[in-house]
Amino acid sequence: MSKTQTVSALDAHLGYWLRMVSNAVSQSFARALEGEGVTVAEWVLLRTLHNADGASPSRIAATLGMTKGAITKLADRLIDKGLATRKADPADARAQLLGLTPRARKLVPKLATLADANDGAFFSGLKPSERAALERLLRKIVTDRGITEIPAS
Amino acid sequence: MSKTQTVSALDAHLGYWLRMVSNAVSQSFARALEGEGVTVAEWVLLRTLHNADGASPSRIAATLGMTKGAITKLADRLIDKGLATRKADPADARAQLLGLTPRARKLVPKLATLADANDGAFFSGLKPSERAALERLLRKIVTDRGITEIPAS
DNA sequence: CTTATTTAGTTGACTAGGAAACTTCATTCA
DNA sequence: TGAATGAAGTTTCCTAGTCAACTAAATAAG
Repeated sequence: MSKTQTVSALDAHLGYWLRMVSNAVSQSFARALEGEGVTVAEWVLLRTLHNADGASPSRIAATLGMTKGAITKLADRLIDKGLATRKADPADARAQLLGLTPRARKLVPKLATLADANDGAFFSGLKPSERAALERLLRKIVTDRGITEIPAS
Repeated sequence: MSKTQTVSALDAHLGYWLRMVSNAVSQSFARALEGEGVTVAEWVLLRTLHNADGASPSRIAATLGMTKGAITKLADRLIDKGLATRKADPADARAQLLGLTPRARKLVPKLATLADANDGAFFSGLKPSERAALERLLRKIVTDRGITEIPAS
């Protein structure tokens, strides 16, 4: 009776399967966005600003679970691409207000369509009931674990 | 009857929820590994070599879905930490054989325990049947979409 | 055989993010 | 009201990847 050497396999963990699928979805979406010259993180910021025009970098940083430094740079890139604007907050000389350019306002719906298509294609093998079950389980975990950070990447 | 402007929300996509949970699991696991001075990618390589001692960098690169350059550097880091070895393949002067040091052989089971604990804690809110359902759905997607890359990060 | 092509691996330039130092402005409080 | 504290952003340095150029060795083709 020797002690069995049990070193659990990588795929013995739910986290493994989650990462595997999640990475594949993101990669696929990244490829889809490539044609529009936008990254996934940029899409997330664009979509966030679409509903929260004039949000401050630090607010964005908090909601996306990124550092302020990362938001500075992400915003820089969007500004360089002519998709975002940064202006001083008249109410607080330290603060900045991030916004979308008209071009970005036109682009976001198009990107949303790509997101819909990517998601649809990726989970097309699941029956509607299975998709619903998957979403329910994921939402349950988010609630249980108190996850709040919107994943930007 | 104006055309409704429908720009789907970020959280309207299953990919969003997957990324949200997956990122949280990985972050939590990264924190757990920190104490052992190992990153998630390093753990994946260590665990892979544990079952595939003497694998070549390019084989590893293919299975982990990373570039050869990344594996070179990842292996360098493990070698620096005294956890991996690299030696010439006697059968092919171009090739290298990656392996684990004795210290790594001792460490891997410990890291596997951390992985088990992290996974267990993270999904403790789900009933066994729910966990099984989640795993089944994820595996189904992997099969359907022909996903093969083991996620290293 | 010897030349061309392919394969293995490393290296260097670049990208995207985190951590922490730093600057500027706002707020608190004695 | 003036000094201490705190908050907003930017910047710098570091890490960990990708991509593409490169070297060396193996294989294929004539």
